[in-house]
Amino acid sequence: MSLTKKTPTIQDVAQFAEVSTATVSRALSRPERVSEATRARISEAVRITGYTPNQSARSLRQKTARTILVALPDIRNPFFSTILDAIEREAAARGYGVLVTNRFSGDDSGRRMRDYFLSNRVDGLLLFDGAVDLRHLRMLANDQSPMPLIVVCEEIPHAPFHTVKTDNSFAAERATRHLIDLGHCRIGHIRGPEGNVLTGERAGGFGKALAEAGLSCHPDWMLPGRFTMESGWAAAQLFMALEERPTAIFAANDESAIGFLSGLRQHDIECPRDISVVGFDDLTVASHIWPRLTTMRQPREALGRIAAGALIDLAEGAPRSRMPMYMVLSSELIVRGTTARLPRPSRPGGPV
Amino acid sequence: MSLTKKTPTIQDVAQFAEVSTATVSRALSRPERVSEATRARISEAVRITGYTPNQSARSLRQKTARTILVALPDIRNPFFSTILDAIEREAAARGYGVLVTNRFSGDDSGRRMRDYFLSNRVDGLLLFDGAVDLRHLRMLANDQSPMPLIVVCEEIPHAPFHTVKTDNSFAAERATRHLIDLGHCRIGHIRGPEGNVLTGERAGGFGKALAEAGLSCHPDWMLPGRFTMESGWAAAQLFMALEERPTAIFAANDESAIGFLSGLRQHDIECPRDISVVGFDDLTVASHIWPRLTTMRQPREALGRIAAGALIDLAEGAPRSRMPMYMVLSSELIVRGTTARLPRPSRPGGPV
DNA sequence: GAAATCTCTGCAATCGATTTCATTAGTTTC
DNA sequence: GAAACTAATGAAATCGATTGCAGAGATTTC
Repeated sequence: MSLTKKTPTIQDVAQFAEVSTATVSRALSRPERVSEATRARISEAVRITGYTPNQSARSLRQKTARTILVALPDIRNPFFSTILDAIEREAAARGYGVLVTNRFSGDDSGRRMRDYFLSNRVDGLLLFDGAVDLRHLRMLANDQSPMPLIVVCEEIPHAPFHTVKTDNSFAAERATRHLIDLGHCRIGHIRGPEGNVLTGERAGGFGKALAEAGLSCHPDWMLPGRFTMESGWAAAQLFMALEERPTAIFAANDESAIGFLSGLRQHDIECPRDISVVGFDDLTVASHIWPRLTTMRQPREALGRIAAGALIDLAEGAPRSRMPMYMVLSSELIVRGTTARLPRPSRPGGPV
Repeated sequence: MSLTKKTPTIQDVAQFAEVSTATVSRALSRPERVSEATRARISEAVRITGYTPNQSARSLRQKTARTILVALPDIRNPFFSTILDAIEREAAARGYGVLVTNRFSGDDSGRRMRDYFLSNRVDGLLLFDGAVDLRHLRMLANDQSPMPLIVVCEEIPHAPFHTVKTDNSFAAERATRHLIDLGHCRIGHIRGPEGNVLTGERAGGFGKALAEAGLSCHPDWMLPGRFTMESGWAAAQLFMALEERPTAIFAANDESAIGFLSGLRQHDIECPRDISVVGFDDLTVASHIWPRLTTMRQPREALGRIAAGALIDLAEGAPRSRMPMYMVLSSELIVRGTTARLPRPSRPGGPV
């Protein structure tokens, strides 16, 4: 036992088991190619020495990092946490590590991601950030070997990337129809940030549902938002200032819905008595505020699991078709306490 | 231009600039040791070839991964997201990547963390999970070179690790005193999960504040919790079943406070009219529910930034003292809408 | 003006694994 | 029983950077 106990290498194992390093390597990666006796000796040697393969050396030789990169626009958004959990779980199960990056203040995030690839630190990228500058990333892909990249919960126009997302437009339509079915005909919308693809999709579905019901939306009822609780609160202030107010609101996500509801309660507007609200996402907190938030649930666990699994398949050279994969998961309406049938004082015979 | 455009290596740069690889390496890491003319030629060559150093090769040679590992007990908890953001920011600024792992279903998380070290994938560990099996980790540290590990927002008894945390006990005391100052004398507590260090610290501070005010806490008023909204909701049901109810509650964290409040509203208990509630953490959502939650704010951004900075210092071999670092940040009482002066019908001359 | 010092650069070893190729021994085939 | 396989193993090259050492010039010192 020496004083300076170094971390054991494959050399140490080989020496201990009285075989060559080649045999040790094989015993560990393809055990069936090594005789049973040798394999047993090597297992023992590994146990005794406490050997763990050096990932840097392996990466260098094999040109794979066994790591994926997750690029988020804003880690702080709780929407991502469940997805991240699922990604980490799936990746770990397949022996991969998960590196995370947040959108950088400057617009050099594209360069950073490219460098992660070029420096052989990651094998694939899950991109949740539609606003990233793609020029740097494009150069990584060529027709021979497309870069393992999956865009998740986002869409990048005119760029042929693999995509895993939900049916935003359809889900928004469904959410809006729920309000219509409850008898509402003055329905407003809290939008997401301008320029965001999801904002467009959800506002589009909202508009479509209204149109199909023969309703229209007063321009003043399209309230600006930024997917944050803060912006939902601000929307409530705008709402209060309206001359004629809608009786229902479809918020582009749960956070703006929650902020909106708080903003209204401050002014003694009661939900669902005075207004119905539908959110989008089904954050954990959505079912733990009161009234509990009616919302479109996105299958976040599945999104993360499927995206991570597909990315690793890609990175490990799964047979790739010429077309980029485009996977759409469906959302589910969760009716809770923030939506109610519109009382119609003018007509008799309302709901019991 | 060949068909198979490989990623450029230091060899390519050296060839292009007509120098040796040694000179290229030096030009990039210690520019002052290379003549200006050569440096310029090399910069140009790097630009033209689009060279990025291969991190695997560098890691192998330098035995350094330029990556830190963040081990969380539950990524989904929004408490961590802001901290994670700060960590990522600090790490990125210093050229480090951030790997995240969640607690594993089995109890092999200790082994996984050890393997991350042993396989040379990470240079340091930020440990947020007090429940990890430390046997595997201990063997990494020896007196010559203590493992770069910082326990954050947690404490591991009888283990001499560097620690960055907040003044939980004192903060709990402060929160409780706030309730006492408002005239409450029947005060209950929603506890964290049993066996958790933070649970003990916060319950301890709570008890201390009561004792100092000459108050005592009915055992039935110590409601069990698990730091989740779900458990806060459950606590509300227990609360409703009490024969004699407290007029104020100090919840061990915001999530249980939020769940508790929702649970009460379901039963038409109004806050702060009927009960005052103080939380702990100041999650983003705490100020966006209504009434806005009074809470002890933990400096999460600072926690993350400081812990990450200190860890990287450690990993880069900062002069280490014999004693483990023990850094305690202070929390701040944020008074919002869920706490109010207790009306005292019996005594005249209350607050205006 | 010789010795000492400094600046710049290249050669070659090194990090620790994987993998190609060659070799030996044992087994099957006809 | 010779030819043709098959299985098990080792020697050595390889991945792409960093770095100790040495040497060539240039500059300073006395």
